Amino acid sequence: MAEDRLSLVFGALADPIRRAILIRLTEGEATVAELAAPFDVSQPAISKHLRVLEHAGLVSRSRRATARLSRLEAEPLREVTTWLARYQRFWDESHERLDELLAALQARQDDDARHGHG
Amino acid sequence: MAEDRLSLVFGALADPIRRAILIRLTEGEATVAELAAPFDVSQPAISKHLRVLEHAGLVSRSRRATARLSRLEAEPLREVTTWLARYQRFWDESHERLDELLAALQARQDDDARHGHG
DNA sequence: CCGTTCCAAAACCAGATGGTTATAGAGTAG
DNA sequence: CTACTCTATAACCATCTGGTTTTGGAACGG
Repeated sequence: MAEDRLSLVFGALADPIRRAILIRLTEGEATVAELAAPFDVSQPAISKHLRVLEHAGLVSRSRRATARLSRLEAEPLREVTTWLARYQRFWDESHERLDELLAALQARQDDDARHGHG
Repeated sequence: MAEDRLSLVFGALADPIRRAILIRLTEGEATVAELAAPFDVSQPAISKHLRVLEHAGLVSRSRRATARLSRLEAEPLREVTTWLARYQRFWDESHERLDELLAALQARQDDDARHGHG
């Protein structure tokens, strides 16, 4: 344990069921039973996933009668996006590299064409 | 196994050492020894981390003499950012909620002040 | 050819993770 | 109170993960 927040958030997002839960929660609060319905896993399994999401700060919880409502908390996702922003120039650069490559290939084809036909 | 790409990428990012390796690679290609230097772990541990990063598509590898060079591949990070973009409106909304809360508190304080002072 | 350098693979281990079933608890309805 | 509903907890299990040490292999330098 003693894990940093970023690791907790990335770890929470590394599971397809947990990501699907987050997507469902963008439509509004939901009970455990509602969140469990789409998946072929037991209720305790969903409860565990919710605990992971809550621990990462991605979900907050409240009660309504006997049910527990989960609510999306998107703030950690903003932090993650901020962390990712530093790499933006690198995928921009890889696009530039790709553009260069395509330009080079095009130039070579043009060159081949000239030598071949002329 | 049989894991989807997004899970692989998030999983790869869920480890502080791997994130630090990615940050180091933004400065340019590096050997395994160079990547291992800042950390108090063995060389095979770093090799394993690199395999995880490579498997997630975040790193590509080449040779130079006996050394293996790792290079940052940021494309998967763009995909992750795209996935995260859908939540942007939710952290925007939570800011709105916070603003509303602060406004409500302010209004109540003003109200209390009026009643309290006359 | 031979040693050295740099790294990967193998074998192993402790602890985390994701799942299960069975049980307990909190709240509501009657 | 009782019974019922919804969910959490407990106990257990298999597998994954991140680490280790040891061994093996590929490519240069002499």
